Formats: sequence, C-alpha cells, structure tokens
Amino acid sequence: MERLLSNIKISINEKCYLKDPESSDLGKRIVENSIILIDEIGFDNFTFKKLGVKIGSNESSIYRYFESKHKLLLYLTSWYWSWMEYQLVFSTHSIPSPKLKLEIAISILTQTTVLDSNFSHINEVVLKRIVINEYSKSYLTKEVDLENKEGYFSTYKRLVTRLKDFILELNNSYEFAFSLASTVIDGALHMQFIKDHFQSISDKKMEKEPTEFYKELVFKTLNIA
Amino acid sequence: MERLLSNIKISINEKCYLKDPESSDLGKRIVENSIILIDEIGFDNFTFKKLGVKIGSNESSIYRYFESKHKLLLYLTSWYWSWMEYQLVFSTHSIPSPKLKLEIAISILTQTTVLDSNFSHINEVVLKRIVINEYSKSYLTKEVDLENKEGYFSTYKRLVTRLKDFILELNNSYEFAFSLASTVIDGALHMQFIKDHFQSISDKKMEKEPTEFYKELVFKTLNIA
DNA sequence: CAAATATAATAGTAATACTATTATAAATGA
DNA sequence: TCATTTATAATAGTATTACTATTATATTTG
Repeated sequence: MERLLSNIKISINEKCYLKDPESSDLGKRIVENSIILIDEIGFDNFTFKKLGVKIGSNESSIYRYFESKHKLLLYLTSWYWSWMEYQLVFSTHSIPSPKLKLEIAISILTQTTVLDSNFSHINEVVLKRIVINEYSKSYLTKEVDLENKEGYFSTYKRLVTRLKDFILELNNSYEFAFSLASTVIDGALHMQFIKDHFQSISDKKMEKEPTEFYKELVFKTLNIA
Repeated sequence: MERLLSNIKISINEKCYLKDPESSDLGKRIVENSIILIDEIGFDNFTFKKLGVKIGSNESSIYRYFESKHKLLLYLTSWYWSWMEYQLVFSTHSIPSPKLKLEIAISILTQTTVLDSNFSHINEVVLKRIVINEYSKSYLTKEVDLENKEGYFSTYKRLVTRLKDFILELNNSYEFAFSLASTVIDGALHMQFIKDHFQSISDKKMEKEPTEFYKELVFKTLNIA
C-alpha cells in the first residue's frame, strides 16, 4: 500500500505477498529489480535465483516476501492496474461532461507513453511492458477461478467496471458496456503487442497510439457524434 | 496437411513437427490426445511424459514427432486458425454482397458453438477451448520475433488479413482495418474467457454469443446502417 | 546488552524438459 | 523369404526449476 498524492492508495491484495515488500529496503529492491529482470529475460525464464544474483541477495530471502513467482506477477500486475485506476479517477474527477470524461479515460488507458510518477523504486514504463507481455499468464491458468474468488483480479475488474460506468453515463441504453470496456482495456495492451511484433497486421495509422482507433470505435458504437 | 472437401488444405508450418503426425497412427493419437490432455490439465501442467501414459506410449516416441511442447502448441493453434480460415473462405466464397460477407465472417469468428467436421482425430470443440486458454502463450515469449520470421504465425496473420480485406471491401476509406479485424478475432477469444471466468464483468446480453456485440461494433464503426 | 527479527547460506527434493543410447517390433523390397 | 530399413519402446541420464527446511549470522529494538 502506498499513498498517491495523499488521496488514493495503490491497493494490492495482501495474499500476494508473505511480507509486505514496501516494508523494507530488501522488499523494494526485490520489486524494483524483478520488474527489470522480467522485462529483460521474460517471465518464463525468470527465477528467484537469478533475481537473487541481480540484487546481491539470496533466493531464500526472496521467498520470505513472495511464495512464488506467480504471486509476484499478481503483485506487479495489480500494482499496474491500481496505478491506472488512480490515474483514471484523478484525471476525470472534476470533469462534468460524460463525453469528455470517457474521452480522457480512453486516452489514459490506451496511450503508449507513460506518465512519470513518484514511485522511486517502480519504473512504470518497464512495468507497462511487463503487463503487455505477461499479464495474460497471470489468469490463463487452471487456478484462475480459485484465485479470482480470493480477489487477486479485483483491481483489474474494478477498473473495467469504472470504464463501463463512464460508458453508461453517456449512453445508458447500451447493452454491452462491460464488453466494450474490456475491449478497450485489454485490446489496447494486445494492440501494443501487435505493433511491436506483428507489424504486418498493424495499421500504418497506428504508428503512434491506438487512442484514435479506440475513441472512434467507442463513440461510433455508442452513437455519439 | 489434410484436404478439406477437396479444396483447401489445413496448412501447418512444417517446422512445427519433426515427423508429420498425420503420417502415422501414433502421430494421430498424439495430436488427438494432446488436445484432450491440455484441456484437462492446462498447458502449463502438460508434459510429454503424461501424454505418453495417456496414449500407452513412450515419452521418447512423442519427441520423435514434436521437439517440444511449445512446438506442439504452435501446431495445434495453427491447425485451429487454418480450420477457421477454411470455414471463412468456404462460407463467403459465393456471396457477392460485401456486407453479408462481413456479417458471415464475424459470425464464424465469434460464435461459441463449433461446427462439426470430418476430422476424426481432432475434436474442434475442445481445440477451441485450448485456443481460448493457451493461444497467447504461444506468442508471449522472448522468441516471438524469431519464430514469427520463421512463419509460425502466418496462418493467424493471414486470417486477420482476410477479415481486414472484407472490412475494406465495405469501407475502403477506413484507416484501422487491421486493428478492427484483430479486435474481432482476438477479442472474441478473450470475451469467451471473461464469460467463463470473470462473470462479474461480463454483460448479461453476452450469455449466448458475442456475435451481436461484434457485428454492431464493426458496422457502426464502418458507418454502415 | 539481550532478545527479537531480518537476512544469508547451505542443502536437499521432486518434477520438468529434455537428450542419448539401445532394444525390439513391424513394414517393405529384392 | 529373409534381410534391411524404419518405427516405436525402454532405459538412463542431465541441467534446471521451483521450491522447502535448517542453520548461521547480522541488524534492530526495547
């Protein structure tokens, strides 16, 4: 848990960790460097042993914070979604126009460039890359229903729900608001992957950001001029 | 490679296998039962040893067909996309109206119920579940660029391109045709996962199929009444 | 300064994802 | 038909992974 501009917290299910990594220097180094190492070698090749070498600490010490690399991934991705939620809430808070609010929300959720922030030990640019490349692996498992029940995905689902509410504020007769919301949130991540790796099926106009694509998609679908 | 109604073939990059599994009874049993076993225990828990037990054969014999379980997954998912491509091409071949063509295409790509087919040893219903739950893992790797160059994802990309062409036939000034195509194809898989596991962010109207959602999304985005 | 707590070091385990070698069975061809 | 090729099965072995458990050594705190 970390305070952001003394308002909202980065809220992460406590079951993700055995000992709060924010509570010690070692914990912060674990989080900071796991982000860097997962980005470098990929989650599949990432081990606590390698992370131990990187931070000059021992494998067993890392296990005192996270019981598995899967839980660490849940921690990191929850952090990301919580941070997104914060940006969403903060940026739309004082906007009265539902249309502008939704527009801002789509911008935040689909932009490729990442806002600087004050979390010394978390590099949000790199964390975003991890979410693009590894988030799916956190739920595409046989344990997803159990873990979902235990609340590991609630931050993500709350973000989708917030976007759905913005959609309904603008057009409350639309019957697929949840689906449209997750199309934007999950689609934007996937679109970034396509742009980075499958250029031959990426639109030229996508060169900068998918924001325009999603804005048009959403507003046309909602019959908003 | 397998002929379908003496017309199109299920085309799979030969690099996926060491020995064509269609060329022997053991090969077919490997493919047939790997689909069933991956569905049962998930790709992460799937091993050639367990598959060997299931088919009453030896681990080492399976390795003579597929050099790794990753290559097997590439084989199975390529098979799926090739089969989808076949259905798409076959069902739209004689349709002159671009709108109807695109409508049919969206139906095929987003329907949850799966058409029966004549491939004795491949259960398409189960294979679809595998694609929903495991396809991402085939490309969310550090080797994706290399494997993409080697053509392992070409069937999938060709399918996206076909749908993009349908979109452009209907509205050739639309600048995000590729993105819209992959939104439909990949989104539909993801939507099925959400419906199955994250019901709290799934729309009530989604209970049957996401087809209506995607048709509306596409036609409104393309300014088609 | 003693006790509690955090971290590090060492060792060990079952399973994974393979490779390599040899043995045996089945199919084919001269 | 029998020799040869080819397919399959069995066995063994490897480095790595994803941990757990135990003990030792720092560091902090009361």
